[in-house]
Amino acid sequence: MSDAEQTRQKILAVAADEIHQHGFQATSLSTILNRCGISKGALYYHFSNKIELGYAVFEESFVPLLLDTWQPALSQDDPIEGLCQFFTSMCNQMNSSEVVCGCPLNNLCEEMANVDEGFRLRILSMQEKLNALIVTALARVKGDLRPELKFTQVAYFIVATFHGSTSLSKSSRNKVLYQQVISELCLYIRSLKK
Amino acid sequence: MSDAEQTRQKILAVAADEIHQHGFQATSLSTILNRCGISKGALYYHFSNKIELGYAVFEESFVPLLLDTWQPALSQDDPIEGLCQFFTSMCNQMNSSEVVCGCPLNNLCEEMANVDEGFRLRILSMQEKLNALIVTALARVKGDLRPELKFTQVAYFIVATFHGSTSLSKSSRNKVLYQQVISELCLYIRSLKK
DNA sequence: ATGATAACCGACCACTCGGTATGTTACAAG
DNA sequence: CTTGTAACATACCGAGTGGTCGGTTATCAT
Repeated sequence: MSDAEQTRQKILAVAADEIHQHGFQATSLSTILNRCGISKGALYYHFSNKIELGYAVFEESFVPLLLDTWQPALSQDDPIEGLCQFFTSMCNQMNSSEVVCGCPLNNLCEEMANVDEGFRLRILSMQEKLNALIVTALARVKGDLRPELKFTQVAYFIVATFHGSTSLSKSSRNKVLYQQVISELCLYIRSLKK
Repeated sequence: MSDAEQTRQKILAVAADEIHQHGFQATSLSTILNRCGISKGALYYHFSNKIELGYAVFEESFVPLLLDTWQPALSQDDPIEGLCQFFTSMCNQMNSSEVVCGCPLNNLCEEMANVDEGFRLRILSMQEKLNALIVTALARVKGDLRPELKFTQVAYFIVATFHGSTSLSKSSRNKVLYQQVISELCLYIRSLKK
């Protein structure tokens, strides 16, 4: 990897972390510059402005991260159990600082969907992609599931509840509430089976 | 109502609207001043700083609004049907601009819970209050419900899913996704009955 | 050796923000 | 008639923001 590409990647990594922690609008370019140890010229050489940097972070950091996170759970032989274990283990692994940060996709959706059209479309696309992943996984074990289920609806329901649970834990600063919602979510997911 | 109190109420109303639309941090005092047709001196006569204004908006506008919104649904003879009708009718009533604004409680939680302790505690208190309302309603018809249910857990689950659904619709800019999640949520809620 | 270019530096700009300090006006009490 | 105070208005401040621009350095093809 060239020096320039290394710089670009470092900017992306630091920016992703800052955006995840403080949101896009509250993220200051000067903070990114300080953490990277570079100058403003360097940043504006690689990205034309703040929002283009934001788009790059979303596409090159958040999207792959989200896919890599959900994919394994959904690829298991039994995606129903895969999802339950995924949610439960995520809950167990989390420390308190991660609890408070939430899911980057949900965070950006709450903050930027009404503010910037470019963000909105990227977020929507990612939500649809995630939904399609879940629907595919459910369809794969269709025979084991209750026949009246609407997969798309169920998939959005699961994601909505998951994101809602992360929101809840932000105010309590611990994972107790998160744990309860996830526990109930697993009951619901398992009830999808015949 | 005195002139001074009228001024205060107008500031609160406009601030509540701005915060609901753009979030607390992105809300500019000068915008509030312009919309109210008052000067900065007037605002700082009634509120000591921006965050105290935010607290006042939360306590005097959002909390009563939320309670007035949820209370009727939960006070019905059958709170299960009350909740389902509440969610469904809210979905039908919403126009596209309301879809995009979401629930003030959830918005502030996502934005401010990690940022300011005063907001965090007020939000947490409201969430617990709302949860208690739902738990009480469920306990009232305990005999009709499945015996193994954990009411607190179920209540947090319902609120989490509701808030997650509002987040989803922010990116799609219509209520299709919201409708689907609510539809599935009603299926879940009705399944709580024996 | 030289010119070009990629990669970066850092001073500077216009602007907005929340907040403050001083000034003004209307009214009410003494 | 004076004085005091509630209820504002207005000018101003410092800090921080995203963004620009002229300059610098290292590398590399010719």
